[in-house]
Amino acid sequence: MTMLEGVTTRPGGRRPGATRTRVDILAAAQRSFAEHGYVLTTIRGVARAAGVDPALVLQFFGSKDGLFDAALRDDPPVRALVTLAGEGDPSDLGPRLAARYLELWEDPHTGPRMLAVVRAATAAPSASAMVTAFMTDEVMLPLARAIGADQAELRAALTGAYLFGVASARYVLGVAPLAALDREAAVTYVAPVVQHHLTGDLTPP
Amino acid sequence: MTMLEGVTTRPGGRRPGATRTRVDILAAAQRSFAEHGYVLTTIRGVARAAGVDPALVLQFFGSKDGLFDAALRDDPPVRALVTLAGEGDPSDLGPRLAARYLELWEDPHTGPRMLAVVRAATAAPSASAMVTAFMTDEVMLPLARAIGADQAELRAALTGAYLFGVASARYVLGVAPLAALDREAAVTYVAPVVQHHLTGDLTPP
DNA sequence: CAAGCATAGTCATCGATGTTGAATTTCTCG
DNA sequence: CGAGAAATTCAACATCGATGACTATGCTTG
Repeated sequence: MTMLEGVTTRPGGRRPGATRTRVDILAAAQRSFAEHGYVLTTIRGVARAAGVDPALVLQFFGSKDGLFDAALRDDPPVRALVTLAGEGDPSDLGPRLAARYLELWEDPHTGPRMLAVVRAATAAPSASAMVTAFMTDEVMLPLARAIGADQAELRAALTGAYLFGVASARYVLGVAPLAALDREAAVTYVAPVVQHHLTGDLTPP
Repeated sequence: MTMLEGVTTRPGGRRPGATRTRVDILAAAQRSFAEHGYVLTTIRGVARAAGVDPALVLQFFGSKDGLFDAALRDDPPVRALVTLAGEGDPSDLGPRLAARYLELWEDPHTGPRMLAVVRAATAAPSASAMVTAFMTDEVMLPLARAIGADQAELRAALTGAYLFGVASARYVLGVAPLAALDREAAVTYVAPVVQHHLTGDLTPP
């Protein structure tokens, strides 16, 4: 309205043209959560990295937990574990699952995201839900069902809990005897227990 | 100095008489950590419960993490798991350890403290150290050594990781198929795997 | 093509948190 | 008794997540 204002950009208001800000925020959030974890990731930091006002992040995602959820919920490589059931005999699903699972943890793309989810599992409700979903509906249960296991829910949860424990010790806590193993050796130790949970007698004499 | 001030207590300064404030703070911290977890426990809240200024808490314990460490580091019932090794045959240590471990989690005194430690394991360095110590030097390794197991470090870490996974799923995340089991049934499923890790062939054909 | 609503965006602000530094009082020990 | 150590409070800082008001653009419908 007035002619006094020079070229100084007017603050508020939508930017003209197409907008990919939401995607930028998500990308920045993924990086930050993967690199610094949930607690050390700050909405302000994500906003800064995306070149955006912090309030916009919350406008889009509702809360810090919502941002985490949007950034890390769907992890295709992890979900793809389910396909292992159809690629071989149930009798050696243990070794194949153990190997692929540990590979995912050590993959430079997927590993940091799994780390972020597990580390946040006790701080962010959405992360807790993701881990639970992994042990049940999303990965382990379909896997157990695909090989026609009895007590599929129980076998799925037990297998998931075991894998979670191993990964926590080896990759999150860095417990020396497990962290020092090379992956091949780790698979050797982990595979039989996975196999037992999936197809073995759950209550031997 | 002046006579104007009435009965109003002078703020700063040490209180006369014996002092048990430190113990009060520790007790309040234990309660709060056990009931609300690490993140939701606030130094100000602990100070309020102990009737003390927040700064005093930090004067005593250095940081929130230091407070957590002082409040929850030594848990005699958990450490007492080690004695199981001497109370029976190594060939049924699996069932005994599994049973006692799950009992501890469901004990109204010890359970909430273990919950606090595990929930904080990814947020508080001291909690992470406690869990690691459980899997190694403090509990599982002495146990493995006491029964003369080969590869004691590895067996200890694997057993600890497994127990950690089961407890996380059943008590922290509340994964339905595991959380719904009564304790007896849970022991039935968990015990064989514990036994395998402690005395079984770690790399069967 | 104009009106109107949804979307994108900023700003100022709130209450809470962990932590620090200075100040004050009491205890303890030579 | 006097000095240093210990206990205690207060005030303040820098951040953090979250909210509400406000503004500017885009999209849809008449």
